[in-house]
Amino acid sequence: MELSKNYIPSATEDRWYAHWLNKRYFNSRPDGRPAFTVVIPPPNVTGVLHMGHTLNETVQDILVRKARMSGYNACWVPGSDHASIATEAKVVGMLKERGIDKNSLTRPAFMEYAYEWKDKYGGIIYHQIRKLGCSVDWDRVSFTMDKDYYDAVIRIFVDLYQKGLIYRGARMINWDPAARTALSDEEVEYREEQGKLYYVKYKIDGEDTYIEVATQRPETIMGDTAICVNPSDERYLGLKGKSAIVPLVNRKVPIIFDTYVDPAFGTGALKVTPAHDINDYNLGLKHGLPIIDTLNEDGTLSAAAEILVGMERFAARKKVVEMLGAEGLLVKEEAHPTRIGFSQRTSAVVEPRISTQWFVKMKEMAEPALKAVTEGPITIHPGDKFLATYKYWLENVKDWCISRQLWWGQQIPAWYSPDGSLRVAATREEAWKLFAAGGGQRPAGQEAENAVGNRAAETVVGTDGKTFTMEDLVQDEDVLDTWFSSWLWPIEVFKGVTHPGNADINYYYPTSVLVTGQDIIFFWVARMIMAGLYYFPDSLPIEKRIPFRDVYFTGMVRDKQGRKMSKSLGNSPDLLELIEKYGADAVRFGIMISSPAGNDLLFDESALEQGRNFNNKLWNALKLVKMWEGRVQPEVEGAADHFAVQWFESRLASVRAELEKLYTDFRLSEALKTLYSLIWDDFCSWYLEWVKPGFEQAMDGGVYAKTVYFYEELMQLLHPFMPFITEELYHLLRERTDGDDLCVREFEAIGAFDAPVLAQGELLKEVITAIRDARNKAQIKPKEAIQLHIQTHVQATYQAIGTILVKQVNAQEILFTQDTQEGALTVVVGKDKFYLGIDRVVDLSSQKEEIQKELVYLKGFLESVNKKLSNERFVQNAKPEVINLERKKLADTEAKIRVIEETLAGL
RNA sequence: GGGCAGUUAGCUCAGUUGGUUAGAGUAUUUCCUUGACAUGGAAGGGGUCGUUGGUUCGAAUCCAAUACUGCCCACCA
Repeated sequence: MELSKNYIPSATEDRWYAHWLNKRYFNSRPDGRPAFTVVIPPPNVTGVLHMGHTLNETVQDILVRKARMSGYNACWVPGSDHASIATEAKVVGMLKERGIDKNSLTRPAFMEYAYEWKDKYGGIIYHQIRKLGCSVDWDRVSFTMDKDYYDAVIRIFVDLYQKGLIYRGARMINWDPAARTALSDEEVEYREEQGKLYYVKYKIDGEDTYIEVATQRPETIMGDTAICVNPSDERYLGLKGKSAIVPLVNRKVPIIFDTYVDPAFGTGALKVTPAHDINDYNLGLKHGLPIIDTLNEDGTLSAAAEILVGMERFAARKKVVEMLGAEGLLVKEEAHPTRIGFSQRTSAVVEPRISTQWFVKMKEMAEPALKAVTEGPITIHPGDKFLATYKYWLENVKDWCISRQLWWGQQIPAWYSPDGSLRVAATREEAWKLFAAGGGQRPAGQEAENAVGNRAAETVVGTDGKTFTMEDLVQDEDVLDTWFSSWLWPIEVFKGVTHPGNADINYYYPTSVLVTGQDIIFFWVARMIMAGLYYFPDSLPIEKRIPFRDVYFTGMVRDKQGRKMSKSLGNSPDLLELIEKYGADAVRFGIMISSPAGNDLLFDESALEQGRNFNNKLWNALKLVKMWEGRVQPEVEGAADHFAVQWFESRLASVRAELEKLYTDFRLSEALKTLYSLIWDDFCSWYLEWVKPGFEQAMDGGVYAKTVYFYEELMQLLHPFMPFITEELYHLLRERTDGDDLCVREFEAIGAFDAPVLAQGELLKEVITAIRDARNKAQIKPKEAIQLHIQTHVQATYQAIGTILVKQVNAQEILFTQDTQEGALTVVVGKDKFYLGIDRVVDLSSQKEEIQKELVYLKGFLESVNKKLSNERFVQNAKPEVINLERKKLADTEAKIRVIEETLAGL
């Protein structure tokens, strides 16, 4: 077969992926082998994979493929997340483009559009995962809104409610006026912005004096219900018991005193608006202040504002400033940097707002989740870089607001009767039974179960004395936070909630390792741990309840300038285009090569180029080996006696041991570097050159077989990182029987290596390099053969490597000499001297200079060693092996200096 | 404001319990194309390890201070 000049990825990648799928290599069923389980962090169903995902998926695939080739039953579960608010925002946007207002639709009609959107765009990420070569089990695709998954989420909600861990309450929450929904604290992103501080005068009631306050939000003035100053602030002591008049609306509000106020900030007086600021809200609670909510859900001013009703909040701010100015109440405005909260999903400025929401109590769930990481059995990689963050969050955790005023998501299973009371149950029927059974408004778990068993009544009399039927029950309009479904991911992808104790959950749970971005440590990682520990009974050992044993945090992918990759900056490259341009293996290589765990990665296309070049190198190495195939002669020399074979065999064994360690420590980028250098330098640059037969000469059969074996082993080691090309080359190398695919080939046991042989190989490399360097500098053309005389005390060293040496430096033959050859081109390596003979005069002056430089270096080195050894305290305190090492250094350096001085004298 | 990381060659990064005068890749320089590969080969130059002080016989490595960068948390109007 004719092999093309360069490797062409597009021609092979799809073919091999189809083959692997066809062979069902990625499909897993429980069996007698140990399981290696990974669940994919489900990407948003509407999104595309960005470089961050690419990094995560690549890391997971490397670990999964490595496990699969190491005797584990590897199972990688793919899937996607419905991402309630992000997706809903996109669907609303799509409807808008079609001229449809979401509010004009019924809920079921909207859901139809949403599913249409999901079906259309949801496939993109799966396509990308395929193109990247990910070995996921496609029979196990999960989606957080699948029927079973939905049920699981509802069950957990009901269960937590019955245990008293979920409650409904009025709280100040983060409100997204664009999406018109509550947000959790974690969904708010703060950014530093240049704001303004307005100084406003409030008239003191019944006096002709004013008190001045500073505010960033003059549009909330209409909601003021107090002015607050620090009780120790002497400027305001006279105001005790007095009131102020709120400008524009002329409402009388008390002046209160609280140490919360910082006298040094602004004027030392604070306007208190309990409805629109979390601190003011807390002050209001403490001092019993009324709450005047002056904003509507969409961020416009409400009727309670009295003025500017219906105006958008930022327009209103301008207007209020104008009006204050007109009334002479605006003293000044000054620039003031401030941090403003934005909705992570819609980028709208978040509004603190009081509303009734559902919450999960976090304190008691946090405790075991903290212990599972600080005291084991969960290990976070790298090291404990993130342990402190994790710990801090869990120790200071606040209740989790889980209701969202959206339609796309799991609808909260709470049912309201016309009198306003509610029951929590998975279905309307069950809720009705609870109503029919009577009892308290919030039945405890035991009562609820008994009630369900009762025969349902036709009608129930409400607390208001009116009767109602099951049909009158109204379900809560809100849906649950996306993370309230994601936190069940490692359990419910194996149907652990909907079909407890099934074979899959028993076999695959807990998963082996979670690979994810550090940015979702609270959103997701911590909560999955809580869910696992909550869901599985305490009677099980903790090792069985945690969702994963290891957590591997990947860093954030940034662009070359160090900026975060984002759609708005347009600096996130398209994955499919990159694969098109460089090939999937090269993309995987490029993203892995400089990506130590937990460190940010500066994405640079030149790394992908390096990956593509590596592909090409592998391809051409194969071509070389294949060229020899036709010239193979029966084994003459005996491969085992060939130094190159001995050396590479040992090299391979030692690197394999290194790689094992690197995998265990999750140092994947190091592992790839090690492999890259093993293949490019040791195998291609040295080994292949050493065994290469002369032009049109025969290839020794034994050496050839060994070379093919080495090549095969290298492909196998590299396969987890670069699956496509390695599989392709494995098959091009020689005919394979059906099912003999690299993808499922098990690694053989790691052999021992021969340290002296390795050292000799290093010496050989060093001598070759030194002689080539001398040839270069003396401008001896590569084709000019030299006479090579070696002056050494240990001739045996060069017996084994002589043949290789002669060929690699283009010498006619190798000759040993006892005498110093004066005036010859001389190379010194260690204590040995090499004389390069050539049939013409060479200028030795530059060589002399070189050697002189070397001498200066060695003398400096000798001095530093001497200094150490003549230091009494060093000799007293240092470990014996260190001292011995220094003594050896001293002797070696002295010997080298002698040789060099001799050489110089001879020149 | 609090906490956590990082600072090593032009650039991106290794450097695992302190012990050869600091290593890769990339970029760069010189030379080399009918013989696997120019997406290549051979060879070279390039760093007082952010700064200052301390511990030690010995510090890129440990400690303290400091500067800069990044991240997380808290959210003073």
